[in-house]
Amino acid sequence: MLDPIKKIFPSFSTELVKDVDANAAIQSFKAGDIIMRTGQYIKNTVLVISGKIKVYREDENGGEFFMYYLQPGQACAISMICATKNEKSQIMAKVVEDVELIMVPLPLMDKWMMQHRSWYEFVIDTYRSRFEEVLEVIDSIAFRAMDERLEFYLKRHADVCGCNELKLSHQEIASELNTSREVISRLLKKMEQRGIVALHRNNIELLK
Amino acid sequence: MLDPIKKIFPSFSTELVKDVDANAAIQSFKAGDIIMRTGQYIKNTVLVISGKIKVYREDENGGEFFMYYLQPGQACAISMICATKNEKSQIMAKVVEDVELIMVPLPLMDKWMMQHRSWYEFVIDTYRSRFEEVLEVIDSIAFRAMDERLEFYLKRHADVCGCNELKLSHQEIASELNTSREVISRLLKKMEQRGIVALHRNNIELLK
DNA sequence: GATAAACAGTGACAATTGTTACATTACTGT
DNA sequence: ACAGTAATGTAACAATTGTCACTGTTTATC
Repeated sequence: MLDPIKKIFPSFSTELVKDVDANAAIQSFKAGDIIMRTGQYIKNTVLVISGKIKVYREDENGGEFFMYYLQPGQACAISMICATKNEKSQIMAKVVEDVELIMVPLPLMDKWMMQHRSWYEFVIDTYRSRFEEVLEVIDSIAFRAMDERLEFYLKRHADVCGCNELKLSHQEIASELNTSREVISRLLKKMEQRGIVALHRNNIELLK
Repeated sequence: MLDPIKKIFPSFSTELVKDVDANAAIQSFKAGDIIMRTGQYIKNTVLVISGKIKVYREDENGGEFFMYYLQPGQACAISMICATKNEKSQIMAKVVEDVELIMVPLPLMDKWMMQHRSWYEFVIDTYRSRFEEVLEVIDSIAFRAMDERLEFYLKRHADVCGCNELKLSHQEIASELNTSREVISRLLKKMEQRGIVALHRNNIELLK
């Protein structure tokens, strides 16, 4: 287990990798699994070895607003933040591609901050990059209309999957932007007319 | 200077207070001053002794979207996050009530994390509470229409000023919610008819 | 192959929000 | 008291977004 950890988290020091290996459990989840629910107590800090996770903010009426992806080499900032205070999760996390996760027990998360400089830097960097990503999400909803938000959404998904073929239904997109399917269909049609996308069933092709 | 620091930041250990006193500069700003601009490099971690600061996210067209207040005893999470990486500010901060600030030079921010447990906990707690506040902001814009967003906005301001008399013009509110003055006037009128507020010039009275 | 279920297209209309234009009211300074 | 300015009120209309109703199309299942 040492080797893959070192490879996926290259900034970790040798001692930290050993500590991770000795103390952390590996857990696997299937696509569709929900690994964290809103209101649930967090017992571990989660590091992603492989696969993809989508992180959502939920409202009382079942709305699921997409915030960001977690990918290999990244960690769930919320699970770190809540760690020290033993707080409830403020978010929901859903597996979109089978994942392997490193579960670091909360007390260790804290202890390592003092012991391993590279863990400290990893945690701080995780905070920073998530905070910045969330600020960009605020931009998109605070300053932009739905057409631009949709483009932003599609681009982010393309970045993560590393391709131009997005396997998403209109309904799925609508839910994650908290609007209705018809609105998304309408806007996508306009984007198609502008030559930005090509529309297929369960498949949106980004043309530029 | 020791005494006020200890009083405003009660969680700080005695040694930390001494270190703060010995190394940090106190700086004052007047209402209206902008103490941090988007894109500016951050050279200090900012702690608030007295006064009030509003933190905004800006867009290219001059929009200023209000995110949260900074009050005495609090610190700017962005200035901590950017500290370690010497990054540019992602936000704009404006003084709304004359402030006194403790400016902690960036290298110390980092050094103290290892030296002072109470500093470490303060920093982590600052991250946590700001992250949570930002998530609530996302809720309000992602899930709610302008009428509810306005109520949320007014409540937050009432909480901070500790009174029911909000000295805000409609134009000011409109800018901070990124909408137009007319929309705010319209919605406030409706709220007045529902008996939630009483409207005066430059003064909105919350009735419940 | 028939049938159901999921997905997508679209027109019509409602509700909300944005914009324009102008009137009215309240404060400011002289 | 008066002019000038900032703040607010409001009507009319445009644009965007939300909702409803219904159609067709593809996919999965039996």
